[in-house]
Amino acid sequence: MTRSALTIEYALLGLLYQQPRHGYEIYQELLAEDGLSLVWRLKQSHLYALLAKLEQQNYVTATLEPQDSRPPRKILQLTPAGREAFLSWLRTPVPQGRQMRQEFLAKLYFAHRLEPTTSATLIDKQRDICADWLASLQNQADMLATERPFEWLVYQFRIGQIEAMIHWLDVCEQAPAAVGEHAA
Amino acid sequence: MTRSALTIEYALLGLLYQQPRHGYEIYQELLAEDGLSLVWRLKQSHLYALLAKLEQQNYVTATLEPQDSRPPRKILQLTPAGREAFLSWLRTPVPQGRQMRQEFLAKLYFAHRLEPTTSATLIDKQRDICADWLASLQNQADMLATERPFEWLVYQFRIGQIEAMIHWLDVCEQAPAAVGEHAA
DNA sequence: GGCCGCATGTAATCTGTTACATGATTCT
DNA sequence: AGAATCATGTAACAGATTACATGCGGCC
Repeated sequence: MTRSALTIEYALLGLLYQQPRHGYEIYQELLAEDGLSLVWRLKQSHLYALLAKLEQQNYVTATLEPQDSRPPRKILQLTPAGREAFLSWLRTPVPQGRQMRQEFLAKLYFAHRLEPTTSATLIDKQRDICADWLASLQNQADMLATERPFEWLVYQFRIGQIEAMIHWLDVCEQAPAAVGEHAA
Repeated sequence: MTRSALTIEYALLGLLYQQPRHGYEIYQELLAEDGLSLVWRLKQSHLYALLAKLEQQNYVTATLEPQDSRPPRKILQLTPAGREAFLSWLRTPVPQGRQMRQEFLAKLYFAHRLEPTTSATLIDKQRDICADWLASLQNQADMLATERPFEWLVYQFRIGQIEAMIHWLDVCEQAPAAVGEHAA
């Protein structure tokens, strides 16, 4: 469950949220322009493995759609449980800074496309949390300023990263409408 | 070999660079104040597993030091190969931004303690590389400004992170002597 | 008597990741 | 003839992580 994997799964749920799709279609979607390909890259076989797992967990159900002279498409559809899991994931800010790089970006992607009205809420929540991190880090950094120079540097690093995130969140909010525009 | 692990191994080599130690001693060192505990946390059993691996790879050799009424200490010592691997790791800047968070911090930790004269070089090299990332990212962001708003946001995020890193590297250089002070 | 410190590992689990497999159709 | 697209997976590897195991001595 090395964080990255769990999140990819939510992203897959997100792609199924709008409409049922089959695996190959999802694969295309992941490679699409202005899509998630900048955030994650998945091998095809890995994708199918993940989808199978989601089926096992009862987040999706499958129905076969036969085709002539091609393997039948396995149309995947979110279950109520899957829907709920996805929405609750989508509305929850990430609890750790390192999860901004991929996980929050993914949430933002879907928030703009699927729930544009609440995307500002997500950003606000996340900014509050970032502000908490920042305060806590600054606090800890101050406490050990000179006696523990290495740890101080570590905190300075994190502080800088968080500050940049907060600044970036502001940019996100100022350019809100644009981001979702090219979606269905 | 999910990045994080490989790096921990180099950090272990670093702890053996100054002096031979046994596993339990390394474990203590990892928990020490102003040490690497802020960067990584290792379970004891995991540590022993990693040390065994380093032995297999011929980066360390072991000699048993008997004790009365205690398990014998297994004193670990760097081989020439281990020394070289560590030093070359130490002097090489990290090739990806996400490796700054743990890996570069670790390099800096050892650079200040073991090779203080070259730590400024490491910082400079890393800053150059960061500058390259930045230029490349800015370039790519400009190319897709309005047509691909999500990808643009992703780039903006990364740009902000890199800028903060560069700024932090400046701080590192300005507070140079202090960081190594409390080491042996 | 019970807990902590010392000092070591092994053995199993868990899970991410990928190499490989299949096979028909259409385009060049 | 050969490559690419469509469409699916399985089976196995690799390697991170940890639960568990051991056992003595000293302290409260």
